[in-house]
Amino acid sequence: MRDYKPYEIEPKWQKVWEEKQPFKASNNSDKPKFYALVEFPYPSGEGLHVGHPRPYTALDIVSRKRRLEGYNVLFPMGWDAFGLPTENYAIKHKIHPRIVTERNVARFKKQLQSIGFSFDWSREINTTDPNYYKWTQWIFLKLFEKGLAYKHEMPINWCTSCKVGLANEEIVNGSCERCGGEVVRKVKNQWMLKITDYAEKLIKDLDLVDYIERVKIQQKNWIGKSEGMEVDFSIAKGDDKLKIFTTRPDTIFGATYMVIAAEHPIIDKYKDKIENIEEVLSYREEVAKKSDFERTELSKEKTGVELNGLKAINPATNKEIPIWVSDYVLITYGTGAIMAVPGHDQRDWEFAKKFDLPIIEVIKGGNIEEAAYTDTDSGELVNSDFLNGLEVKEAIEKMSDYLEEKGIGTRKVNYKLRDWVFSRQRYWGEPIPLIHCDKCGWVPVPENELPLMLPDVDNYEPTDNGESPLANIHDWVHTTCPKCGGKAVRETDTMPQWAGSSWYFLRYIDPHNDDELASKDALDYWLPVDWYNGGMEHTTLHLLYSRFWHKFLYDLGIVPCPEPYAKRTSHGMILGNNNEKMSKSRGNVVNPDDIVRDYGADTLRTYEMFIGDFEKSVPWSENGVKGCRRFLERVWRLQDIVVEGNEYTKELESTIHKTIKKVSDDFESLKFNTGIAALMSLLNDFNSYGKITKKDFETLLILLNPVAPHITEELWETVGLEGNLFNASWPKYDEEKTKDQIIEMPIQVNGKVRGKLMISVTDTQEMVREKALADEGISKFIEGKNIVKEIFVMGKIYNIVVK
RNA sequence: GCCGAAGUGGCGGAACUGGCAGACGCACAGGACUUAAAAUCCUGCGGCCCUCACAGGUCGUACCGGUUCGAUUCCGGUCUUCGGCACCA
Repeated sequence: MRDYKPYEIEPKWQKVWEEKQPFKASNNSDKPKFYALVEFPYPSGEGLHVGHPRPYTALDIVSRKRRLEGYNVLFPMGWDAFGLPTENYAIKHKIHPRIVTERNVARFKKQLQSIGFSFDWSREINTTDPNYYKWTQWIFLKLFEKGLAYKHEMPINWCTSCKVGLANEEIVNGSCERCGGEVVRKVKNQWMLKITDYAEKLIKDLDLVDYIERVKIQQKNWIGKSEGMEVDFSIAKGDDKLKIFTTRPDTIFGATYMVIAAEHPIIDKYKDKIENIEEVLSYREEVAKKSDFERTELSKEKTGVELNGLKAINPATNKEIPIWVSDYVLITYGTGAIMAVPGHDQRDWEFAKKFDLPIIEVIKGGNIEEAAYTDTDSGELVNSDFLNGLEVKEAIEKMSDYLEEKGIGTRKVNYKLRDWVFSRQRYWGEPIPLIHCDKCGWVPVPENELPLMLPDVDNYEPTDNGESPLANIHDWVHTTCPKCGGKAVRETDTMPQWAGSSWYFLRYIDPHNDDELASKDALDYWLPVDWYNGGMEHTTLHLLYSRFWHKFLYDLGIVPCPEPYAKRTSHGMILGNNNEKMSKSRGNVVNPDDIVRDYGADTLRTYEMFIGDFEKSVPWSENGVKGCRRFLERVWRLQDIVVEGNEYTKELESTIHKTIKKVSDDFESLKFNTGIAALMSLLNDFNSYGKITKKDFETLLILLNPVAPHITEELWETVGLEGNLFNASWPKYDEEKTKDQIIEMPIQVNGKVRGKLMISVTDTQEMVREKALADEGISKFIEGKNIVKEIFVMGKIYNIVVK
């Protein structure tokens, strides 16, 4: 027997796969289709770390299994290559981001190929390729055409010393990551996408898909649907109304003051009437420095300023109530103003306590001296005029009707979901294909001029006033209006990285199409994606954004189904051996190249899958790697005990059928660790038995093949099995043969196991009782006591309760 | 803070739908082979008590409490850790 040398056999089989192309998907096939998708990586400068191969191996296993089961499988890979780190690297080292990207992609690809994934490389895509982003721009123009893209004032993070817009990630403790300067929020006119138009469908259609439950819940909570009322509160001695949103119109009699967001336009409108306007404006400035996240933190001390000289009128009581400004009310949610009901909202309660505002109880049930009473399931209305005596739910209905009749309120569904800020004042992104003409407004770049190429610049830093570096290219910016031919300027903002990743799964289907983003036939054939695996951290942004774009394309009639992904699963992170997130700064990054070199790709793959529960994060351990290498060595040595035979080893037949069942099921349900454990047990059984028939061996090799494809192909050839393993068929099991007839049944006395009996699964309670009472070890716990109860579950357990 | 998830031996983890807690692997210890080491093979491996030993007992699935003949699993509460929080990807 030769030694097991992965560094020889792995490149050998990778070459065979490259030549024979068994993993190439066909757009024209009689076989059933299966589209497996993993999130394409951002090709960072650091290269792959061992976290990347975890989800890739998982779906590689599923894809390889499906091919052996006779499916036409599409399992593609590409590069999500626009992004901030590349741009920052380019700024620092004065190298064009395109060059940096090319270099990183080449490295990533080489690394991925060395691990032996069965990707169809002929469909490789790259979001920074003009032939790709042509279609990203095209989709944007469609959104623009349909009125789903619009310009809006939005705050960005602004470093006052670099004079640059910053990503949240570039802010460390409220200061700029690069220079330590102060970061404030500065309002800019930005392109927005109206994802909120799809909020309802994005919630409802979750019923159509098979996502793990926590992904669905998290998406629903993110969209944050709440039903309530918009109610107008008049400004005393003014013509204006302050519109508020509330889910609790029943508590309106308890509204003792109002709170508006610091950015609320009413402040500017009434600045002459507000006596302490200076104080209010300086509070607004303070607030501008905080993120929404800091502002809504419950634990922090409430802050706020009253608008002196301005009052509102509670439409239920007709009494004047004060108006306050506070940072816990967000301009981005609801109407940017609330009625404060301190008796029945904890935040309002804390605010009222701090500023000594009146607290009125309008629902009985709690103690409003101690805390707000917020229960909506029990409690009776009090101090509320015509609502008195009603239950909360009835009161909500009655008040809503009343407000609508009076014309001061409307029922309204509100979503926490906000429209998508789509502009970036950055270089390394897709140019937004719009031209601004003084006469015609915003005009799309004509479709036949797409892609609008990202022009070369000398300097990738944003400009002094926070515009994208593209703004400095005079020739590019100044153009003519496609509509009227007059002078016009291009939009210089670029798209966020999310743009390219929102539809990439469609491009894999027909990646070289110059006329359409993908052909209709191909889309009809492959969609939806059958199984999409990705990180939990992408649940609320990427996953939601791509569902939104897909739904939009569905409404245009471009894609055939309302949901892009039939099934979504998630993997846990791989941590460093110190149990912390792998990162360069922590110095705990493990490079898969080292593992492939020292142990082989098959060992890496096996360990990544055996390491633990696929859905949980887990620390890396080099010792665990060694254990998996030992397992493969033991598989390798089986070739010495192979004997001729087209049957399973009789003594192990039931075990083999059970293992086929277990492995088949486990690979479908993300339980790769227990699937591999079953294969290890089977191997141990063969070794104890001392020999293995060719048929046994063939089955073992096929079952192990998706996990460790190189060694299994090599052994297939070595023992002279026919053809290549990649053309074999997944084994079937006989359900009858997986069931044991004789089992060991635990016998309990008062719930404690006192003995075990070998019985037939069909034995009745009477038969088992007789055997149990005859067993000395068991009967000694019963002697001298009365049997008061017996629980018998056939084939499972027998429990005798004595007293 | 809000939303989501997790907590089981020295370690990673296993346990169907409420039915034998600790599969499989690692680490460790002892033994075989070897001049020796590595590799390999065999044995043991949650704590405590008891026993020369075989056996046996008892506690134990983050913590406190509940439901049940029986709880890692269900319910209520507490603590800790992790992911996301909208310009990181």
